[in-house]
Amino acid sequence: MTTTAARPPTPTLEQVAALAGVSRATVSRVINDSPRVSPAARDAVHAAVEALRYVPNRMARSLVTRRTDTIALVLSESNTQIFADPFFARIVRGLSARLADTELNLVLLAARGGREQEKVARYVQQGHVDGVILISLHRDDLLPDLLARSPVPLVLSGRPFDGRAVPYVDADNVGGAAAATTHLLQLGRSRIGTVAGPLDMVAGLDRLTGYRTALAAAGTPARPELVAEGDFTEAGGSRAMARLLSEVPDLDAVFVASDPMAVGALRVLRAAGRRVPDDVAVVGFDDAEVAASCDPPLTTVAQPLEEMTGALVDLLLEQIGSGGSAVEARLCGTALVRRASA
Amino acid sequence: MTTTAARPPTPTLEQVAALAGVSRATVSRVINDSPRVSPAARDAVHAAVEALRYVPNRMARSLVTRRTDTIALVLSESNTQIFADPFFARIVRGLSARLADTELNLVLLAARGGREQEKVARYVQQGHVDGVILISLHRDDLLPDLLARSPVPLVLSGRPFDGRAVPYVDADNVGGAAAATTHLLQLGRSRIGTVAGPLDMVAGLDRLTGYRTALAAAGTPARPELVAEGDFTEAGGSRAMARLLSEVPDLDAVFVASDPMAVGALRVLRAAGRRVPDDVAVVGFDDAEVAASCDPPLTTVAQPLEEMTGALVDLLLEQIGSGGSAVEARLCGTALVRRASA
DNA sequence: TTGAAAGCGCTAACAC
DNA sequence: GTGTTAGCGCTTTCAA
Repeated sequence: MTTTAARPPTPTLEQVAALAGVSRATVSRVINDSPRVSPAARDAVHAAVEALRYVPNRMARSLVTRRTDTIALVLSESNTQIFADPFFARIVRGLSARLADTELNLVLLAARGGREQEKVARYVQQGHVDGVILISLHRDDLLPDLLARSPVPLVLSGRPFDGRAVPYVDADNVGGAAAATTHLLQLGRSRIGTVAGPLDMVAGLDRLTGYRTALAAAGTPARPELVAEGDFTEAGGSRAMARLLSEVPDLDAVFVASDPMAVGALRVLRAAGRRVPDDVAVVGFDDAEVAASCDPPLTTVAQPLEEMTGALVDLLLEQIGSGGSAVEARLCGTALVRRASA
Repeated sequence: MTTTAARPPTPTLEQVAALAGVSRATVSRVINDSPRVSPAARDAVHAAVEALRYVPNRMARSLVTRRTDTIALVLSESNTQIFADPFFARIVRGLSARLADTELNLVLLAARGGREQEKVARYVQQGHVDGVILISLHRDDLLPDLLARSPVPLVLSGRPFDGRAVPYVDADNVGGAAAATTHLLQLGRSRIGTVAGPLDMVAGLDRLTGYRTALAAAGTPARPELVAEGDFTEAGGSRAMARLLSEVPDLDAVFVASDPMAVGALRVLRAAGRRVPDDVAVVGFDDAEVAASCDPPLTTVAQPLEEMTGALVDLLLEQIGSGGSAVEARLCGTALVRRASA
């Protein structure tokens, strides 16, 4: 069964105009909701559009408007699978929700290796999108430079490593981590370790800084063996927690720099026969949903993700709109969420 | 600091031509690697391109070629987070790898609710992409219909529920599940349960069918209480396994219809004091990486994912190329992978 | 309020 | 080999 049916030709503005008995210009005005159209013409055009199942050709439109009404979320997953991170899923949901009532479309661009990153950069440079949101940046990531070459507006989720002038949105990771650690101090704990995030990411670094800051403020600076680096994943959290336990057997509290890591850490603690939170108090960071699924639920530092994704879009739209704008940064607060033990 | 710098105008073919001292047509030929260009002209053009940092305008090109050189992977995650599924990450990796040496770009389109699905359908219909790959389909999914309205080629990962004439690629889920179950039978197990996949997905249904087929062939039809439905996630696997254990305490083997679910199931089994595989033998399905990370490593039914993603792309390209082609389906085999216990 | 006409940047015949 | 020309389908002045 070889169906070599030529694809049916898509109707054009021209044909709609002909059917409606008006000019192309008028059809265009109707399509674009121009107020300067008579009701009669409007109805005729709408009817013709329905009849022909007309859909505007985006390429033709973009060629003249120089807009694509599309923004890209670029996933620079030079590391492992960012997909698995619930934080990522929430970002996507948040962005989609924010864009739901707009004309803007969202596309995700995955860039793992160097070649893919260049391909993505080319895609952006060729004008497929009006703006780019870049997340999950690592220190040696090439994407910011690759993307900066093109005139397409760019915003980062997370402060850039170098102090480069790029708009970004970040959570108060230092403050959040300090709050978490202070909470543990107030519980009366004294041997407080941390399962840190990856130290080639600002979020990882900042949370470690917050942890250290709080300890230092309490007059009990962190000992090196109290810090175990993880990679924000559940498995990484398990590994780091195991290392921490073996090096500091009398650990009585731990600040875990992400919630997936906290889940892994908790598993290890329990397998080791430690009671949580009686023997070892745990505070997670990031994703309230993950932490809430623990039993007993974890005390957590939550990020205002809605606020962050909203700010990301706002920042980007600002730039797209004005065709250049003041470089801006938004720091979003964090909140310590204590949950009653089940 | 308000930088209202107007964005620098992008250079056009025209300007390249002027600088290189040739016509637009010649520049176009060089850009598109036409053989009919003299070396001299080619060099001059390349030099001008470099000098001007010229990048072709995709919209203009697409308008005339009627190609965008972009295909979309549409994620119909009406359910929970498909992102978390390692299977999904592998699909993306596989597709990206397959497209690495081509001019084709890959974009991911996330469509959760009905509104987002319509937005995605509109995006496709407007001509942003040359073809669509649709994965993770549920029975009541509207996307196949929404996308079928547009003339854009579509291929499915997984057989469609209705027998509709859409090209698709599927693994031999029935055969794989049967092989898994037969393996357990050959181990001498007799009370073999299954943590099934979601029954509103063909993969879930087919794997359950394979399980039943194998049991029936052995003359020991499956009892209803031996089947617990999961949702392909780790947490779902845990829940289903717990249910299975409580209803069938003397269970001596279980076929788990996905590897993430197997990880969850394993956890429950061990927590319940069952030794694996001595007391309860487990076979997973899907993602060898996940299963290999277990200890001892799981016996697994593996899908030839490279083959599947390759076939998806091939099928799509075929359709794009000819502008209509025979509807085709590719069934990819599965393989039972036995791993030596650690 | 509407239409005519120009043109966005590019490719693709078609001549030369 | 190379240039000329004619559009691709749309938006947008500019007149009417």
